[in-house]
Amino acid sequence: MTKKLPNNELERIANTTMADVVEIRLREYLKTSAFKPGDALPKEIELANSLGVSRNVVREALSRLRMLGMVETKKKRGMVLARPDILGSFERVLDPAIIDEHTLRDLFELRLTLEVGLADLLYLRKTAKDIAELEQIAKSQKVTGDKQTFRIQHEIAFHGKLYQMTGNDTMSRFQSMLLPVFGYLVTLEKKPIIGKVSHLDLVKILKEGTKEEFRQGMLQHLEHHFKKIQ
Amino acid sequence: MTKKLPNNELERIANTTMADVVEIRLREYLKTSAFKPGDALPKEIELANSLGVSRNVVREALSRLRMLGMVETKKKRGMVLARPDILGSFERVLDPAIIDEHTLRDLFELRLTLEVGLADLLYLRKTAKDIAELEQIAKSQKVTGDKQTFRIQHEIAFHGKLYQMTGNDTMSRFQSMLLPVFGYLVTLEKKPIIGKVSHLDLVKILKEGTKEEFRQGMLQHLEHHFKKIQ
DNA sequence: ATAAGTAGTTATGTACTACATATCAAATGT
DNA sequence: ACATTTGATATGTAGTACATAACTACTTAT
Repeated sequence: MTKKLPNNELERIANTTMADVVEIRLREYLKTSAFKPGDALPKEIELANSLGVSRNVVREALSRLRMLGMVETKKKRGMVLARPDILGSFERVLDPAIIDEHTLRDLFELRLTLEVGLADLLYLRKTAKDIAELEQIAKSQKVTGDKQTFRIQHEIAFHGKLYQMTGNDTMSRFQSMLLPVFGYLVTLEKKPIIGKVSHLDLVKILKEGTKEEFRQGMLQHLEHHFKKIQ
Repeated sequence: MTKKLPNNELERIANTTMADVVEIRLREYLKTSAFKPGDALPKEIELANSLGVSRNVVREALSRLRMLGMVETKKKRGMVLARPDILGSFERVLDPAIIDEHTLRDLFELRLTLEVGLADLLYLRKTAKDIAELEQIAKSQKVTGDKQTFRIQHEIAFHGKLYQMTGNDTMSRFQSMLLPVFGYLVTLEKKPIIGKVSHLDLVKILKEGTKEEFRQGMLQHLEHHFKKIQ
């Protein structure tokens, strides 16, 4: 007895579960209903009845939204709409070990792009205090010297400080989240490659030079990285 | 009858539920166990017993990991480790309506930074075909003319094409995900602001000029945006 | 009457059971 | 040797029950 082949479409997408559907429906509901953060939402039972699924399914969907920070729940208070941390969800999946080669390269290029574009924000917001701190970091390189792990730590500290100096918290966090990815890439290199422009050179430009000079300096500092991605 | 006060520790600020704990434990487990994508994982019941919680709680945690794309599940096959789509999770929470002002500004600056830094990748990968297409987009502006929505559509098309020309899929997707955010910001402006350097000017530089000229051109093209963020 | 304490109410958090469904694997028949 | 059937199994969904925290309203003592 041949079945009717319910969905003949190459047995496609059908892997969507009820929880997936409810998640989407809820997200739409939140967006279209013009709720503001802090507003109370219907209770689980009501959602379940309204959607025609068990409370269990609703909870699985809500569990996802909770993780993303889109809603918060308290014992009797019910649920309220919340502001998600847009980078928090990003952070969870950023594990170099499971990201494919292609995406790793993309992320690497993304950071290079940011670094080159940083000059404008830096010159807009740099302060004498920040530059002094940056210089301290740059100088500390000479002391610690040659060991691989120290070198990486130093790279992280210097470039991280640069991002922090832009006053852009989101960008700064974003960069620090990308660090494990680059740490992973750097360890693949055999020996340290010193660019023509050192960290101290960059600090000097920041103190005395122009935006354009800094950008050119950064380009040369990252030169060997750019060569690799060609 | 007074109970024994199970945990006296100032009753933990944290509202952490079992599902939260299990989610974290599972993520650690996946990272430390050196699984590769495609490897099979223990079944729900085993995890539940092993962790001392109900299957329900395990499913809520797994539901989150499933959404992030870290694991995939099939009916009898069980669970397998999967490659998460690193931008997918980002996309879900990117709703301009619920992102706070401060973060919106940060994202705006992030895009400006990328745009300025784009020159190097562009000159590394641009092709005659891409430039021709870009020129078509730039020219189409003159035709459609003045209406607000058309202008925004055109902006999106032009800058989107630029990102696509970098050959960096991740960056391109990232930019397109940020579009709703900027669409939101742009609609707040009363009237269109035309920079000194038009899209057609940028195309011309791409065809005949150098990296540095393009970067300067882009800076001037975005000039009024940079003025706003000071 | 005000303050403090107490009991009830309610929505989420957790556990458990039961069954549906899809899929793999072995057994069976031709 | 191949196709079909049958069973076993892990996830997906439903439903019930109770624990827990937090809000409400009531009672009681000063």
